[in-house]
Amino acid sequence: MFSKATEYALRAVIYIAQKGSPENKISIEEISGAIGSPRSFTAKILQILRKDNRIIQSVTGPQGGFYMTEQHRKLPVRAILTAMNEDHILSKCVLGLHTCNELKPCPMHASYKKIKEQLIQLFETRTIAQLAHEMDAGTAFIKFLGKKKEKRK
Amino acid sequence: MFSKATEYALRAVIYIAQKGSPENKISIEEISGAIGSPRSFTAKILQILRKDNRIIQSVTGPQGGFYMTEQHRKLPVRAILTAMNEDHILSKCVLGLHTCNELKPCPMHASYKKIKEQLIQLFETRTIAQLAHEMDAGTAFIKFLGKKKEKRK
DNA sequence: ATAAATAAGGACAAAAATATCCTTAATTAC
DNA sequence: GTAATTAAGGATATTTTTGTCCTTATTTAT
Repeated sequence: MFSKATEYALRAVIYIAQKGSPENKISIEEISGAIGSPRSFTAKILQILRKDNRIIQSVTGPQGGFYMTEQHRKLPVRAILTAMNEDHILSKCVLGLHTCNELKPCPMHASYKKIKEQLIQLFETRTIAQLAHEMDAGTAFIKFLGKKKEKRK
Repeated sequence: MFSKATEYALRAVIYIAQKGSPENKISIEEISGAIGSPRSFTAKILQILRKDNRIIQSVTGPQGGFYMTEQHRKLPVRAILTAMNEDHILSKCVLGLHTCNELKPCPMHASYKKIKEQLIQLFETRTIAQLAHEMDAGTAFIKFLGKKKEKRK
């Protein structure tokens, strides 16, 4: 559904929301380790999410890292898609037709429409905080327990 | 949601289902023109769909081209995804976690699950024939009316 | 002030997806 | 059987996505 970059973004933000705060900032190292994403690529993605402090914040230096404010935690998950420039995936035509709309629907339009509406609803109403809380409660998980790269540079 | 290749595949198959028959085979030229896809890339995709006569059939030579049998028209739309090797998109974790399942759900799992079920249901129950019939009935459209490439070789 | 830790950012590399071109094979019309 | 038409298939090119590496800037601790 989404690109790898966006998948990593979603996982990273949820992780930061759960573990990070101004008093406890999280390093790229920890984040990429926890969510199972390539370290340097993740760094790039976090830069995008930090741009204009849209989703996350960061500081350099010792004890530096990434964190979120309460306000940012209240953002809908959709805000992450928007920051990653993949918000359109929720509403685009499933056959990729630019011309598809209510007046000139593609053959899948009517039936797929209901699903799109639910997708948008889901990403719009669920907040980053809610997802983080599920992890706190132990009812949801994001960690890769599996195989790690042997050596990382 | 799907790759461009799969979007083209869906459109091409629906078009062939509507217009093609053993008596009236459709050329790549016509297909790519009608669905607004790059000619040679579309040719590759049609080769994949024709492999083992899974979705479509073809013959070379004058009056040759692509067509479908009634049996193939009865296939669920999902068969196209399977042929294009993108069937997994319907059921994968929205965060891209291989470990995500009922026992170790990701934070989006429970709510996204319902949408996945509907997606699978949609692609499994709707047949290629049904989509073609909507186009016949004039209640659905696939054509690009828009700008075409100036010169095509 | 200096050293250490950390993200920022640029340049580059690798892989995958998308797209084009050319030659070959099959079929049909004549 | 020859020429014309069409898909098959291989090789290559281009673009996008994914990923790595190195240097710089910022902050903190000493």
